Amino acid sequence: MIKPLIEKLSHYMVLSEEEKQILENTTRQRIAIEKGDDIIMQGQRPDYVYLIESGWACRYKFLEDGRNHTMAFLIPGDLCDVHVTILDKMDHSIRALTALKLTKFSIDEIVNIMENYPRLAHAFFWSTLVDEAILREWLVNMGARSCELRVAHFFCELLLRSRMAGLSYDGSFDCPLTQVELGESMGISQVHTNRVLQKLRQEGLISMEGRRVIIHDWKRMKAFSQFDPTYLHSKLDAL
Amino acid sequence: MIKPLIEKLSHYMVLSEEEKQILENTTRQRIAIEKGDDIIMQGQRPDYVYLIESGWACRYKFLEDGRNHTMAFLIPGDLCDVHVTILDKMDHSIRALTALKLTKFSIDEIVNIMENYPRLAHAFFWSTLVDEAILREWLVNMGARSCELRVAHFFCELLLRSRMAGLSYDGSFDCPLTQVELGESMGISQVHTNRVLQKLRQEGLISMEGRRVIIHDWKRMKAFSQFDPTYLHSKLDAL
DNA sequence: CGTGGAATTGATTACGTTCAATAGATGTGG
DNA sequence: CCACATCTATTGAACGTAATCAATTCCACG
Repeated sequence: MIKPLIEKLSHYMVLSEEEKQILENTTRQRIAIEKGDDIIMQGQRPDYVYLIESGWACRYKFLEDGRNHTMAFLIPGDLCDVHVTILDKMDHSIRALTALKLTKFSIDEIVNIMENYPRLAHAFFWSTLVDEAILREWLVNMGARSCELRVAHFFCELLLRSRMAGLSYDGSFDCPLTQVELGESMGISQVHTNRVLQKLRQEGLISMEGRRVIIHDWKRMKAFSQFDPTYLHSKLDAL
Repeated sequence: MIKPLIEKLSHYMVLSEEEKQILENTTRQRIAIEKGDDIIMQGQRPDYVYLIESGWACRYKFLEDGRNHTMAFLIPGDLCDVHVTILDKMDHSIRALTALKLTKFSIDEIVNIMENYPRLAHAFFWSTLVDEAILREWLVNMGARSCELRVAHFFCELLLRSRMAGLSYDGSFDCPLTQVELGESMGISQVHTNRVLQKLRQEGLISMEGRRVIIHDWKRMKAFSQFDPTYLHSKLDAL
């Protein structure tokens, strides 16, 4: 089941049936990770390319004072560490935020795809460039926007990313984060995260039902959070 | 003069004389950009791969309310937009912070290097991965560290990057940024940037002579700013 | 010299943190 | 199926960091 990946890549290029088959049929290992476990740790040598099939993970670093900071969330369809052959040491860790189903591609499998299917190689490269663009946008988000806009902006991004991966077809998406986890990525305290969410609900911008975040009025939400989807480099602009 | 690039790449792999010659001899266009001019703008299609030969540039986005936010500084030896063939639209702009000397590589020239010199291709890829690692570290810096640590951390990074590019051999480096520009990258106001710099000077951590930032005690500075150079993926750890 | 950009200082305000406590939800074992 | 434990969400109050507003000084350059 690598449908989310195929869905995602199709926002960059239309994949042929053959190319889809390559992705589906590459011999590969599927593993399950328990909630809270690390997939790979800071300092380790990366060994495989991982694809998230279901569940959420995060890239994070731990700080000297014991706190963590999250730099990225990985959702179904996201790849990590396509550069496996280049860097010898992880500069951050990746942890399962929920129970996770992963596909492990060995280096050989990846190299095989990269060398024999240039279009797929391009599509993979596109996906890493989008990851980088997301990092830049997060930096702007952290540096220049108030907490409320920041969290709202984050929700806009995650709605679009969920839709790109074929995980959502309306104005809502599955968000398994606790308020602590959300705060650790937005650079705000747990208490303030709670208050920001309350504000966004009061403003009528979002509501939350269990793990689901619902965005009521995409246009208003976009305007409110100064969200410009260009950086996701997709044709999709939701709703 | 693409020495800074060669110096930088040599922190990843030892380049052969032949490989150095390839870099030196690739036909290429050299241009000068005036301080304050944009190299490429948000929304434009990237056309060339640029290499900074001298001077500083920055990646930035402008926000709706008129402010800017800087997401990266480019110093001699840094490449921009190696992915020129993949994305069709810049999601940010790049501006010359000082007068700039640039090398422009055409797509053909880059593709030629990438296809015929796999070791150089690897080295280029390494450099983009380091750029990405820097973005992640900046995110942690913004999200989790106080302004003083943040600025100090930034100076640590720039000392190491300057040394990697062969631009510094002691504890100081050339930093042409105004306090406004520094603030725009650190997510702090101009006034506060000034106060933070004063504090760092009072603490005896740094001093500033014209455009030069001097770090007096590397160990102390590293400890103070919680600087862990792993993310630069170099063997170098200064001084 | 004089002019404009850059740095510096002071005073006030506001956003977000921290500490502390409570309430709600979820889960586990007896 | 209840009781206890634990994790998550929520609220209140006091504090602190950094923003903003408003001048003033410094400095490089023509």
